[in-house]
Amino acid sequence: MRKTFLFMDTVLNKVDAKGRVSLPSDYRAIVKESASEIVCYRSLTAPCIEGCLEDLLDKLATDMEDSLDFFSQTQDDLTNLIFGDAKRYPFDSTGRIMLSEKLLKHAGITDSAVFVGKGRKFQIWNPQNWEKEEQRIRSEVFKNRPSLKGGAHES
Amino acid sequence: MRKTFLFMDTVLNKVDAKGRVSLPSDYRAIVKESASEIVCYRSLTAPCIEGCLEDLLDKLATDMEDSLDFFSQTQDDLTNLIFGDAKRYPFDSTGRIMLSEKLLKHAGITDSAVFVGKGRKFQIWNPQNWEKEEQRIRSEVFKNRPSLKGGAHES
DNA sequence: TTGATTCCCATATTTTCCCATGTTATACCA
DNA sequence: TGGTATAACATGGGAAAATATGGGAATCAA
Repeated sequence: MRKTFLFMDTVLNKVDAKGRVSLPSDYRAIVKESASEIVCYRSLTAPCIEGCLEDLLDKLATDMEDSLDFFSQTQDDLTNLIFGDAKRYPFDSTGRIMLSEKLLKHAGITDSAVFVGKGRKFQIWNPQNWEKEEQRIRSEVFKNRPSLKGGAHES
Repeated sequence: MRKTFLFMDTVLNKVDAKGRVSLPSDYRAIVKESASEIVCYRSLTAPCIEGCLEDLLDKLATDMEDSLDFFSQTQDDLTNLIFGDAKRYPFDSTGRIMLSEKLLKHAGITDSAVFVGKGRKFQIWNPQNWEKEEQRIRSEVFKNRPSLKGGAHES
């Protein structure tokens, strides 16, 4: 088993007429360690698609069992939203996945898509929207510099 | 297993037409202990490239998962910024990495680059820029002597 | 049958790998 | 100590492999 499973980098790929996109090869290399498919769902907080290994959702399920009441309304809502929306997307021999209409619409993706690494997961954006979002984040982060231990991001 | 993993020294290397640079052999020796690739990203605070072992970012990912909520906006922003920018750079049999256009542009590097050790990380600078930066740092540190416990660094 | 999905092949481009060469550093020997 | 042999390293260029992407045939479902 691999030590690290970090989705990284930002990659722009085309979406063809059939709705197919190449999963960046770095991502594929990670996924292949344990599966031949990724799980995608509409982001709850942004106009983009979110993707991860099934393991992560499994961890989320466990965390929720531990932290929330079994009959909690919040847990009900969240699990409905995420697990109701999530779906496995296998990739073919050339490494492409076929995103559903629902996902593409939510992210406003038509003929090209940007994959953005997020560590244990990644996001898929409409290129223009991602450009704006990145600027927003950069200005946000510089305004209220959040402090983090480890500091790998700081110079 | 090796006792120390510190990136040290300052090394000037050429960047060829393909964007390839030799990783200083001392650095390679450190990396080879656990991997055959380094992770690089644009420094958030200076016009240079930063590099480290993937372990460091993995630790950061774990720290964030532990300290911040799964649905936290801050966590979202930070992971996008950090992991969206970072990327693995494997080195070939002769010890070279191929820096992306994005990184070279951010650091203003064209035909040569300076590797500067930073302990667990290192930086890659445009030679002229580094010269200025080093002077700035030296005068800065001399002006307001920072205090550090331990004192092993003082003479 | 229509539309969609999967599988397969073709191809351009990018990236990786490998070999060759000059240069520097280190080891060795007289 | 000086000089030479040897090894390690940096660097250049070309060949080989991997990747992204387009299109078509086969398969499946409504």
